[in-house]
Amino acid sequence: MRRTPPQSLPSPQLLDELSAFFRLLSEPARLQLLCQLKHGGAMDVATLIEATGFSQSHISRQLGQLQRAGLVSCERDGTRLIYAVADPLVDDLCNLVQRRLMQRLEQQLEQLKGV
Amino acid sequence: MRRTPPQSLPSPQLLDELSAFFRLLSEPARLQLLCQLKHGGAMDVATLIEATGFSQSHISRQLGQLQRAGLVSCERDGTRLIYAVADPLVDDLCNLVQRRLMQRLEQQLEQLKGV
DNA sequence: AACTTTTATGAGCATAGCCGCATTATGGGT
DNA sequence: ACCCATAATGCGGCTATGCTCATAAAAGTT
Repeated sequence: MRRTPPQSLPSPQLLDELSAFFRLLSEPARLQLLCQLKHGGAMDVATLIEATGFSQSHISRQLGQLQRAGLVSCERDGTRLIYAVADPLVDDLCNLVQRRLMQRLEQQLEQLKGV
Repeated sequence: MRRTPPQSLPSPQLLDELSAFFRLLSEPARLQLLCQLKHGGAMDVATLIEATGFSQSHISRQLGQLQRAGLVSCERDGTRLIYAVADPLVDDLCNLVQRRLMQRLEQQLEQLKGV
């Protein structure tokens, strides 16, 4: 059995940075944009508008936040900007959480069965 | 080099569940409570009040959210409730994100050096 | 049963952030 | 220089939620 090692408390700064990062992923719209880019590869804003149904300004803002955090990158193609996922971490985190959600539901199912 | 495999888009439900989970961690107060519990082991609300400086009602609410998500558990000891971390996933996620934040800062530092 | 201690909850205020509309900024073509 | 296409930004409404005060609920003691 693995003991949980004694752990130092994170500093307030780190706490804020961590929560700020998670807040980026706490918005369905942003997460959806990231998934679209992950799924379809690099694409411009017009394609994202069509894929998600969000307004141009909304998408532009969310992409701006993601870009400042280094989660997406963009390069120009004439007047268009082609965005792409810049960090695989988000995908990893989502997979971890998804698996955890599934495990939890399975446990609850077993609970109901095992009466 | 590992190619990113073609990935199906997550359903709206999954997207909402994922974002809801990340939203739990997007609040510094909740993250701080989780870290306190991780650091000091199981403890009651009075201890958490003293450790964090938050009001009793605030802590109670946040713990309620974390408990409904299965991230903390509690057991009674007389009138007191002893809370504890119930899932190691949060700690793993924080470590991943922290490492990523550090890597990013190092890269930015190299950028400035390498002019 | 009344009283104390501890935790949960209803009500309300304040703030943050999503989202769209309208406008501006940027780059390219004639 | 003017116009078009695309993306970014100022503004404002709206909702969600953090946070507190006051109160209720739960458990224990005498």
